[in-house]
Amino acid sequence: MPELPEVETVRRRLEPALTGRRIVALTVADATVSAQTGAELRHLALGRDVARLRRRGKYLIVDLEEGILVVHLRMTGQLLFERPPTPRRPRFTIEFDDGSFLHFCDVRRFGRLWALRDEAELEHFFAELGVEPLSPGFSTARLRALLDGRRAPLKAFLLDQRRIAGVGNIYADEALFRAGLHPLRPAGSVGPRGAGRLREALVETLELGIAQAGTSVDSFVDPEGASGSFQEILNVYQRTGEPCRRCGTPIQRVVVGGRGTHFCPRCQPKRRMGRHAAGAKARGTT
DNA sequence: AGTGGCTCCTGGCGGC
DNA sequence: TGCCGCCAGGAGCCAC
Repeated sequence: MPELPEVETVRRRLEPALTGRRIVALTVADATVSAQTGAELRHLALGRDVARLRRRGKYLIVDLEEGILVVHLRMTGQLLFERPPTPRRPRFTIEFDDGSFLHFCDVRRFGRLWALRDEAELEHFFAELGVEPLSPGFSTARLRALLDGRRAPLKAFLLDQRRIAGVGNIYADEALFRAGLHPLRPAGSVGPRGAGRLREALVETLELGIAQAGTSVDSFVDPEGASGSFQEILNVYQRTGEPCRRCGTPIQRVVVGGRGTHFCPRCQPKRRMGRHAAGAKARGTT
C-alpha cells in the first residue's frame, strides 16, 4: 500500500520524465476516479506543460504551468509511464506531446484524481493534513504537542493523517518497533524521551523506505514497473509468529482500529521500564 | 471534540 | 478439484 516512501519513489522516478512535457490528451475510463468529469479535468490540463512534481503526505502533486493535478494512490494505485502494452485497463491516461503516456492502474479502485486551479486551492485542499514528517518542522517538541492528551493508541495516532501526514500501516508498525514502543500504548502517555525516540524512528524508517525505493508487499511498483526492496528488511510487518530479528521472541499481531498491527512483545513492552528496573527484571531480582 | 466503527473494492487465499 | 466466503486497508463519513 503506497505510503510516503512509495509516493516519494514515484515522484522521483516520474519528475525527470514528465517535467517540461505538454499534456495533449487526458482520457478517463473510470469516472469514479474523480469527482470532476473528464471534460472538467481536460479543461484544466490540456495544452499545459508539467512544471514540477511535489509530494505532500501520500499525495502526489503535478504542478502545471497553470493549474495543479493531485493524485492519491490509496491501496493499489500505480502510475505507469510508457509501458506498452498497458498491463491492465487504466482508470485514466495522460498523453504527452512527445507521444509518451502516463497510465493510472488501480485494481481496488480506491485511488483518486483532482484538478485544482491554483496554489490557494491546493492550500485549502490540504488544510486538514498534518505535519510533514521529513520536514524541519517535525521536531520532538512538535511531536510532543501532537501526542499530548491523546488517549488513542499510538498505532491509531500514527495513522491519523491530520496529525502526521504520510505514515501508513507498514511504516507505523516498523517505526514503533524501532522506537521500542507498544502500538496499544496511549499516545498521550509517551514522555519526552519516548517522543524523541519516536520522532527519530519515524524519520529513519521513512528515509530507509525511500532509500529502498518503497515496500512491495502488495502491488506497489514504480512508474517503470520495478519493485521496491523495503519488504526484505521488515522487522515486524506481516511477520506474525516469526522470530524478532533483535531478540528472537515471536512477533505478535493484534487489530488496532481495524488495522493489522505487528509488534515484538519483548522489544516493545506496554509499560516502558527504566534502565534500572529493566536490568533488575532481566536478572530476575524483582 | 475526540474517538471508534463502518464502507468502499477486488484479487487472492483458506477451507471444505 | 472447484467454489464459496472472507480478508486486506486509506480515508471519508457517521455515531456515540
